[in-house]
Order: sequence, then C-alpha cells, then structure tokens
Amino acid sequence: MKQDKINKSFDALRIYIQKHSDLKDEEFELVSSLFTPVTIKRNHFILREGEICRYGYFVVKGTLRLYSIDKKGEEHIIQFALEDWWISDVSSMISGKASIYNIDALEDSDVLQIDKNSFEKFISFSPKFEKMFNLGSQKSRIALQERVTNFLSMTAEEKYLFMINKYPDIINRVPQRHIASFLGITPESLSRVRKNLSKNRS
Amino acid sequence: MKQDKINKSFDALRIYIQKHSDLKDEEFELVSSLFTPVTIKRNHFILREGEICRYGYFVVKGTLRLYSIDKKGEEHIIQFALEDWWISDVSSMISGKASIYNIDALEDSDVLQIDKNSFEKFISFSPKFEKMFNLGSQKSRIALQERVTNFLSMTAEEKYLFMINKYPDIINRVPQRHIASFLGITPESLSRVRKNLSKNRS
DNA sequence: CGCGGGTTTGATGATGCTCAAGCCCGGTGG
DNA sequence: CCACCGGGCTTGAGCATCATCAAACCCGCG
Repeated sequence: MKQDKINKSFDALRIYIQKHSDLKDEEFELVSSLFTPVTIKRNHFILREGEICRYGYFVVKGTLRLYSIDKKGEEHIIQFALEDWWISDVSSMISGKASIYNIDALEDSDVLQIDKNSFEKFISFSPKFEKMFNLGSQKSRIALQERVTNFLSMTAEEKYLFMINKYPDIINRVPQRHIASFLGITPESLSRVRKNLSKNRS
Repeated sequence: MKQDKINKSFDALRIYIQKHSDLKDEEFELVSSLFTPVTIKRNHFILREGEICRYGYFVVKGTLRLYSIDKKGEEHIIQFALEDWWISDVSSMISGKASIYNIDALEDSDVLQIDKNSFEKFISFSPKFEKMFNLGSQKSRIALQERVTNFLSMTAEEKYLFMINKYPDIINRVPQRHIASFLGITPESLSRVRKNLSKNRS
C-alpha cells in the first residue's frame, strides 16, 4: 500500500476516535502501531466459514458484508460495513471457535486490521477507548434487537421502507439483490415491492 | 416482601456474581445496597410502551417477557427472562427516550431492581463488575445476531427445533402461544409444526 | 359440573418463493 | 461506432408456506 493511502487510513481512524473522545498525539501514536492497513479487492475474502476469526476491521473506504450460507447454498447477509463502521465475527473471536460466517468486499476497500491481542491492548490502554468500544457494542446490540423486532412484526414492504429510512447510504451503494438478502426476501420480491411503491407514489 | 425472601433474592444475586468473579463480603455489602427486591404478580407490568425505562432487573424467580405490540395489536416477544437472567430495555435506558416495548411477568416473579445511577455505581465500583457486564452484553449481542441469522435462513420448523435445543428451559415453562410469538409464527402454525414432528418421530 | 383459556383441527386465502423468460444497460471487441 | 455479451433487474405463472377465521376439543379450577 502506498504511504499516502496509509496516512489517509490512519487519518480516518483518528477522526473516528476523536468523535468519541479526546485524543493526544502520543495516544494516537500507540493506536497507530496496533492497526495494520490492508486493501481488499472486490469479491476477496477476509473471513471464510470454518476459519477462526482473528481480526477486527475498521472500514476506511469501501463496502464489506458479513453473511452466512445455508444448506441450500443461499447467502444471508447479517451485516454491511461502510466507511467508519467496524466489522468482525465477534462470536468466533470471543469463543475462539470456527466461524459460521463469511466476510468479503463488495467493492475494492481499504481497512485497518487489528488482531485480538492488539485490540485488548487498545481498549486497556485508556478507559476512554474501552468506553468507546462498549458504547459501540451496545449500539450494535440495540440495532440487532431492532432488526429482530422488525422481522417479527413487519411485511417485506415495511422492512424495505424502514431500511430506506434508517440506512439510505447502504441502499444507495449496494446492489438490490444484496439488500433483498439482508431483508430476508428474494430479489424478485424486492423488485415487486419497489414496483408497488413507485406505482402508489405517483 | 418478607425478610426471608429478601435474603434469598440477594443470595441468588451473590451466587450469580460469584460465578463470574470473586467477591468479598464487603463488596457484596455495597452491591446489596444498590438493588431493591421487588415481587411482580403474574400479568403485571414493570415497563409499558411509551414510558422511559429506568431500571434493570435481575430475575431471582419466575418468568418475564419483553415484547412489542404492532399496529394490528399483535404481540411480538423479543426476549424471555428466567432465573439468573437480566431484563430491561437497554435502548430506552441509554437514550432516555420512550420505550417501544413492554415488560410483564408470565408467573409471579421475584426480581432485584436497579436504577440507572446505581447501576453506574455498580459497574464503576470494580473493574470485574464492569467486565462481567460487558461480557454479558457481548453474549446478548451474539445471541441476537444468531437469532437474526435464523430468521434469515430457517423455516418455522427449523426455528422451533433450534429453540428446543438451545432454550429447553423456556420451552418447558412458557405457554406455546408465547413460544410461537417469539419464533415469529402463529400459535396455529406452531401446533401444526409440533404435530408434524411427533408424527415423523414415531 | 360447567366455565374458560389454551391448544388443535379444518378450510380457505395471502404473502412471498420458485423457475423461467425477457429486458435493460454498461463494457468489450470487432 | 456499433454489435454483442453478460449480469442484474423485472415480469409472469404456478406453487408452498404460513396466516386467518371459525369451530371443536381438552383440561384444570371454581
């Protein structure tokens, strides 16, 4: 990776952290030493089903997805990650067991990679980093609970409308069939839902 | 509440905490001072939609549920809580905004109630309490992600089988229609799923 | 006993899936 | 510059799963 791009990656991380807490230069010095910049080409994997997940990733640029493959070979997207998001299989990382998920890139992407040990160092370095992480975890937990609630109570159309409202940036960047997968419907159904909406809007 | 029952409640909490970390007598002294024992009669509420959630609850005895009500008036169960589980609307608690959920008791239940401030004290009192809490949050997050994965990839029958396997204690204690609600199907459908399973098993 | 909540069963229907074909559009090579 | 290819989206017809509505059944409790 070019030095220029590396610098930009760390700039992005710094801005992200700074949003959540003050950060002195020497603190950021340490932080930088713990993360490794990595570029991931479109359709390349950073985690495959059956592997143990050893890293967390901060997305500097691009789009990644976390998904499972069921016994019929169908993909089911659990999470997207765009700029400024984190992605990883926390379950595999904590348990040290094989992951049931895959993570790959939907576009050429730049990420900052951090392994488990470095991450421990990172959050134990300062309480404010730990707070930042825990707050992020809570937000993720709340978003997942919201998604469960929606699965329990919404039709395909309602789930799509909710998503447009809550994650417009994802809608605008990700191919429709992936949106469908995330919503738990087929691409055909999503197409029909959209047709219906545009009809009723005009 | 009778003193005897109160003591038993704190015993349960102590055993729970001890499972996760050592605990000295004087530490537990403090912990006890932060929680309030409460009994909840069957069908009584500790949180209603529209209220701000001000407490977390540790279940000593009984069964509670967290659920939403959709615009058709249907209930959708997000979470059960049995002995040794925690229940609360974390989202409302963190944001300070009105909850979209209800929490009530499915049986006469004993819980230990703790308000937001006391909880802050609790986890800031010792790093091991904070660790315990964060680990619990991660586990909850992982369980929610698993549930999302299941919604995306499983049929009604598969979800039910998964639940039998993962939460047999809930299956054995909770009326069928509530299991159905948790799985996102109707009581009638669950009844038929069970019929099918018993047919194919014999 | 008989009442009542919960579960089961049956008949019918809606939502979303499957499979197959057509369409749109951007990229590539002649 | 245009023809053609291919991926992704759309459309259509038939179908499966699960929902709905209504009735019967079961069983514990007053």
